[in-house]
Amino acid sequence: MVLSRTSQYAVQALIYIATQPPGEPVLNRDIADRLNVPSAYLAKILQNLCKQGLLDSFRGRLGGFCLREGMHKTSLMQVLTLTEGPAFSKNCILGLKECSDATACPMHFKWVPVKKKILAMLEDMTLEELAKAVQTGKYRLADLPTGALA
Amino acid sequence: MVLSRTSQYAVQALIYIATQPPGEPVLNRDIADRLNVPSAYLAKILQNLCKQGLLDSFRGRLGGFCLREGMHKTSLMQVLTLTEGPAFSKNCILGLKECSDATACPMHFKWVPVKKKILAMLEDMTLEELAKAVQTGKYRLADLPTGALA
DNA sequence: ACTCCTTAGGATATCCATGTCCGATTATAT
DNA sequence: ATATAATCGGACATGGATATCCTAAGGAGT
Repeated sequence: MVLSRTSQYAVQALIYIATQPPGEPVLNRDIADRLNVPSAYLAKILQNLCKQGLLDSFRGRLGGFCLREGMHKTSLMQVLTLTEGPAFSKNCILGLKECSDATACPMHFKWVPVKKKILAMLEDMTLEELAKAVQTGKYRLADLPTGALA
Repeated sequence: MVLSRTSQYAVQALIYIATQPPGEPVLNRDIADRLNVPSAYLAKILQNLCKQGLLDSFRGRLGGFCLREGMHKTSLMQVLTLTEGPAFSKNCILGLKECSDATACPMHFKWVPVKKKILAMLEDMTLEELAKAVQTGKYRLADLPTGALA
């Protein structure tokens, strides 16, 4: 419901990176281990986030990924627009190509206000905030299976 | 966002059937034409809805599909529970297997109230209502491409 | 220079939702 | 009985998201 696996991985990874000391690159492998996610696949996702300007990457020793300057304030909406594509917030719930106030599907006027709530929530949450929440230890970024301790 | 193609087809088809005179079977081919949807695939979906008890089917001449007695009052939530599976309303937005008030992901407490709105909306809308809305002519059940007139 | 460690990126594999095809089955009309 | 018209159900095809593999390129330490 709502998010692709790719987006879920991306958000988890970005939050995790945001919890780490800024400027110190984080290894793809470490993120993958921590989130219990396939590392080769995660690498693709992180590389994409680099191209999109959210992350910086460094090769070689002491390499890794870190949030680009100023990107701690990035909202989830911005992230998802990158990972799900720009049409993310515009789709009709019934899948109609044309569905607006003028040409509405039968669910349109009930769906629009609900969608607004979803988008508002996504606009509201920033990586920084979410990272802080995780740092309190009250919230969990991934399932336990592997190593439960950080 | 939110619904699979299968669910979209199912909902569209059910609404369309609900707009037709009750007791008179509707042809799969007619529905597919009207909704501009692949008919062989739609047939599978309708057959499934039969097994699930929402529709009745009749073979041979004068055959087709019609809403089972009393199913006009079915909510979208009920439909989607059938087409998306029972976990539809229970998934964590970040994809965690375990995510509850007790073991929450960092989005959990912001997401839950929004999800409640979505589910409430889906519980609220019935096939009957949606069908009536379509019958006013103010709403559109499918894109135009094929035959615009009903 | 050399080695080691990391990301970059292309090629390939797998999985699943979606979509197609065809023959079997069932019901009606003549 | 036969022809016709529709669903039923299994097998198969396709495409895109997900996942893996391998080599190249780049940076740090010795």
